[in-house]
Amino acid sequence: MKIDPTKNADYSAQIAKAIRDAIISGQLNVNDRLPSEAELAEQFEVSRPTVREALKRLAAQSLIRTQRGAFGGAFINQISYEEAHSQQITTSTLLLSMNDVSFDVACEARFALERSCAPFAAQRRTADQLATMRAEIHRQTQPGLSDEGWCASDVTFHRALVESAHNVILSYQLAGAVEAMQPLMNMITFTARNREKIISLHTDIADSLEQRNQQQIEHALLALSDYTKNLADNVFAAKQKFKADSDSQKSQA
Amino acid sequence: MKIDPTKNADYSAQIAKAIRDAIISGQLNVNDRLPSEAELAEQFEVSRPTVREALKRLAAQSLIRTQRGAFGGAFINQISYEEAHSQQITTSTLLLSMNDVSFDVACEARFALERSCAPFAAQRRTADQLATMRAEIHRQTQPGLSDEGWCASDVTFHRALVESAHNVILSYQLAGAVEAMQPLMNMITFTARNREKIISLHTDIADSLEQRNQQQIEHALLALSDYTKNLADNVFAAKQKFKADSDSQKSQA
DNA sequence: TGCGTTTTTAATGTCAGACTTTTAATTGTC
DNA sequence: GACAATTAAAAGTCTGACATTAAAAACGCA
Repeated sequence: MKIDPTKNADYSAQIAKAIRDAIISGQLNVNDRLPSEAELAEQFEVSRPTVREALKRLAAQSLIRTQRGAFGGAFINQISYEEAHSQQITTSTLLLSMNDVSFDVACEARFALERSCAPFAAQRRTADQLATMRAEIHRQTQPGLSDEGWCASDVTFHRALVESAHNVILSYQLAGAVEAMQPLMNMITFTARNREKIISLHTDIADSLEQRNQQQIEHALLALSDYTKNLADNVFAAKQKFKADSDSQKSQA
Repeated sequence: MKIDPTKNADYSAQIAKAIRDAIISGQLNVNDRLPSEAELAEQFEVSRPTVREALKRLAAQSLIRTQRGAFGGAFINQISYEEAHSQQITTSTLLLSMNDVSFDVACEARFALERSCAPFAAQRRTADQLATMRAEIHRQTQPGLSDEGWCASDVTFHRALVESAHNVILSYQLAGAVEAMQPLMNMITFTARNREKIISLHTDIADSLEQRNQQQIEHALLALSDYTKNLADNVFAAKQKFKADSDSQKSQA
């Protein structure tokens, strides 16, 4: 924890790594207070700004929280599901948007992950969660529902499905995956006819869940995945065609 | 992007947020160069150290990379699967270790997620991936294998299974989940008799994969999950008993 | 004695300015 | 034209100072 050889990396990165390792390995426990910035600077034999840069790196990962004033300082932060969740979403969202993942692959993954909840959801779903899903289905049938409203309702519906598995780890992992893919999903505008089909699949899911029929849930999710993929293919084909048309028009002019 | 009102938060956090939002919203693209630290300081009307702290926050999330020297600076980083993956693992690992998640819940989630790969793995597995799994099974049968060696081999085996689904998103999500749970799994020492049973289940998985039998893969994974949970219960019960015994001994003395 | 107010103090947050190191582009030389 | 020296721009670091916060200690009054 004190070592800091003059190797080829920024001091601040090295210090951050040293502290991070100490946290992960359990040498530092939740709510432990780190030495003050001045003391750390002395320990690592660097200046205070350098220590501060290291601490900011850790703060960015929610590994520490800082408090001002006397007896303040940097404390090991107990990371909450919410924080972990939001971090996962930013990371995953950027990963998807920067590496042009094909929609098919993302869609397949999204529904595959969701399907993994099916057995537990069938077993453990509560009346409350079922009611939430029914309510969202009803909202989705409203003709005046905007695209944004539709997407939000869709997310709520699927979240209720995931939550009904009653497994915090699954909820955390899946909510992250689903939300990260939402920007991709939003690229597909759902027309009235599309909505009708999706609502019928949602109803299938809710019915199967009510009857605690695991296989039927999985089947409906698979159908939803296939249908969404298909829709996307059509949307992209249409875009391609539009682009080709306008290109040829341009070359004619 | 220029606004920075004197609200109740650190400047460096505000600046980091502003830049992060600009990246996520697509105003800044991959490999774009940010203004130099001095220019940013001027733009945001803060000092250079403050800007630097903001940049370090972004660097900690792999959102930017910096380069020294003339024509250097901070560049928007194209986040790779590897980086995203390792970030996810630190987050998930800390989440699990700091929130005393029960082993049962973690184990259930781990195998449920893995099971979601089954249909695609059965369809798309290559001879190569099957060979990797067979090789690891063979390694696991060696009597001299250490506990660490066993765990490493187990991870390799399951990773090959996940990879055989040929879906980068699934691989990314699952590798993260599996690795994050490894510390928990390591708390269970596998005796020779336990190994035998696990090896037989691994063989089941490999056989089913060879025959492209999806349901059998899922069945074997479920069995593996149940068996692991059972083992853990016994281990924890034994620990509890040991603790109770030594406590009563103490009170007698 | 007990409670509310003020002062002290130890920390983070911020700033200004200087110096060091790195690295690429430019210029100069053979 | 190829190689070497120079230059300049940028991050990385340091020093020392001041501002702001918030908890603890000291104080004062009933």
